[in-house]
Amino acid sequence: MYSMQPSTTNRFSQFPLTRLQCNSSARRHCPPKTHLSELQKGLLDWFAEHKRPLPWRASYTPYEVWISEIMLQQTQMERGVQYFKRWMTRFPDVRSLAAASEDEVLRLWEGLGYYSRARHILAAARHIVQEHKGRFPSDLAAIRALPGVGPYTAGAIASIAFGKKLPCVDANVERVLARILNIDTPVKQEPAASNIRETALKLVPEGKAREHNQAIMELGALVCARIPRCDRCPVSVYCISNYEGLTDKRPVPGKKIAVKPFVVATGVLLHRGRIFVQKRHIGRVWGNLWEFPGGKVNEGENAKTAVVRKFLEETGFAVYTAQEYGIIRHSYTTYKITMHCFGVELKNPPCLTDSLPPPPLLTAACAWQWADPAAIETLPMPAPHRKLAQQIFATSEQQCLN
DNA sequence: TATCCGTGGCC
DNA sequence: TGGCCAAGGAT
Repeated sequence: MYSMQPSTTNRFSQFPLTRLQCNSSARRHCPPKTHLSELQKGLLDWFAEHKRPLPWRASYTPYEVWISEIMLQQTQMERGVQYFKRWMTRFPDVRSLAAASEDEVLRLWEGLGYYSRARHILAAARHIVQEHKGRFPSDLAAIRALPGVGPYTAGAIASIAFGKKLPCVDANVERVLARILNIDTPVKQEPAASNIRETALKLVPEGKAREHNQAIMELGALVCARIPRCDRCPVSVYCISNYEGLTDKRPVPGKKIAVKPFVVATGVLLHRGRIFVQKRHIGRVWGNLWEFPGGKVNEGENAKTAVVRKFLEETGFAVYTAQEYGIIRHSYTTYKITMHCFGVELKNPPCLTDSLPPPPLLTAACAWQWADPAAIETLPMPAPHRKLAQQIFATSEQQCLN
């Protein structure tokens, strides 16, 4: 007789296990089978038949596996594939990447978010060229030591590119195992995290790490998704939460983080056909990306007043607002911003008609330039600033502001 | 351990 | 529209 046990210490954590007898008179309520090898085979057979033809699955070169894994962090597959193809056209190998400028790498990454991933990729490529003679390391410790490579990605590269018998636990695996094991506590916290990590390790079959790790992640993406499709699942007979009718309650969600709304004002300073842009400090949001100056609108402050104030604070330029470009709304992580956009001009432009203003006194940036619209196209910018730039170019073409 | 770090698609 | 989320890492 099947009996429920505390999920974090259930018998699945004691692989290998013995099969339980199925009550044929109540097939739909058949208790989960527990043969490890059958679960593994079910995953592998399903993957062989249903895996998606992703670009890096053609040859599984370490470089391609690495780039794909970093790109797919917190990114949807279809989007990741598009960026991956474009990336490989421009940077087909580690050496071409290592030789690139950070601006170009970030520009290629623009729109994917979490820009430290791109900065880390470039740093890692240069490290591989210098310390590993351009050859991607196969040793787990060496892989893990690369910037931007954490526990998941190290296991993924070592197993998928090099076939090493290691687990990789991502959000898909957490979800799949939370359901199979019927874990009733948040998966990212203890004791569930250890249970999942240990189970994932026991699940990896000898000599099949590459296929198995992708199989369980693919299952999480295609079948055991947020809304599970248990009728299509090759391993539903091993799934305790399916048996208990609790698949929609697993995994147990973690703590919700409140979204903080705030209002910012941004100014596009135009002077003789050139636009002032500055490069954001690293370590904060949008690190090393180029932006138009601006910032938070204070409580009770007018956006127009705020943009003038922020320009003086961030650049030392005294400006006035010449145009209103409207509002751009944008959300990121836990923030929701309302960006009031202005065209601004210098209060005291230089007397000589062909000269640029004196250098700015930067307080919120590490670099600056007066860029023409074509140059702005080549600079990596945060999504809302790119939106604003495109909006202005459309306007400037109509009004011949140059 | 908790928080920060982006973005666009989906329902 | 708004909440949720999609192959995590660094601090």
